[in-house]
Amino acid sequence: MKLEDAIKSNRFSDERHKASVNLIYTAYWLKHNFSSTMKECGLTMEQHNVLRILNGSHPRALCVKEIGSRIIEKSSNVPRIIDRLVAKKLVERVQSKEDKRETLISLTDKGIELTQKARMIVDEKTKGL
Amino acid sequence: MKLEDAIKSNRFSDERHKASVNLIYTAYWLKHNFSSTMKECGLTMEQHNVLRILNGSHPRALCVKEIGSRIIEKSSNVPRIIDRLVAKKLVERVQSKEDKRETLISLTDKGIELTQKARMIVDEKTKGL
DNA sequence: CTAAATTACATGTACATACATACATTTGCC
DNA sequence: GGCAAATGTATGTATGTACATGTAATTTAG
Repeated sequence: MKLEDAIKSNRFSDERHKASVNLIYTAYWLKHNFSSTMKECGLTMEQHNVLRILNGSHPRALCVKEIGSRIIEKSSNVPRIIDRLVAKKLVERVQSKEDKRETLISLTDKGIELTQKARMIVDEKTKGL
Repeated sequence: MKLEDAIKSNRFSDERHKASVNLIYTAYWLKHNFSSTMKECGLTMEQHNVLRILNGSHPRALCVKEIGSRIIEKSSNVPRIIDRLVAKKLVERVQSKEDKRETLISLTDKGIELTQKARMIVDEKTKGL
């Protein structure tokens, strides 16, 4: 009984492990593909995510917390991703007047333009799929 | 026709996008869970992967290339992960005699011990699943 | 048999993840 | 009103990803 249980347990464990590895590998493949597409715009996947989120709420600016809550990978360091978008002049930071702790982030014209370009490239790439 | 095609295409695109997001999120969840388990051993998921690979071939040492070929995320920087394992005295580097370009990596006693401990913790954690 | 190409690995840089901590502002409670 | 707790963001450190480049050893081509 113990042995059978152990074997069963091991088998189950191996099957689950295999499934997990498969899933992680597929996600890796998807992200890798998408990242290389985004590179044509000089963006990383995470930078593009933030731009998309901002574009979705445009013209309303979002605070860092709101952006963070809409991101898939919750442990991303949103201020730092925004740092890089600011450096590229794709977004702007403005301190909120209602709550001075908040920083409101909004797309610049350049940011809007690039987001549209990115969307077009994605559409183009995925046409055949 | 054009409009229908466009809508269809958009729909499909949205469905696929949704599926991708789901998959990436699930992989993120799996990795996050596993990583936090590994933290009990003071290991990251990737460090644990390398230890597991070495443990699988023990006592035969593996060169960096072999380890890299068995890792899921192919763009991992294997030498650097090994750096950290060497710093923790879990593995050892020895230059190969047959091919002096190769570095052979093998588990230390401490590395073997920790790998077993990690395996026990994983078994314990996944008992209920 | 030597020069060039290839290989195995290490290292450098930019960016992201993961988490801890610091700092200012706001809020809730007395 | 005043002070402690909570909140929103920024920053610091360690690690990993992605990719380019450097370097030594080996293989191959001429």
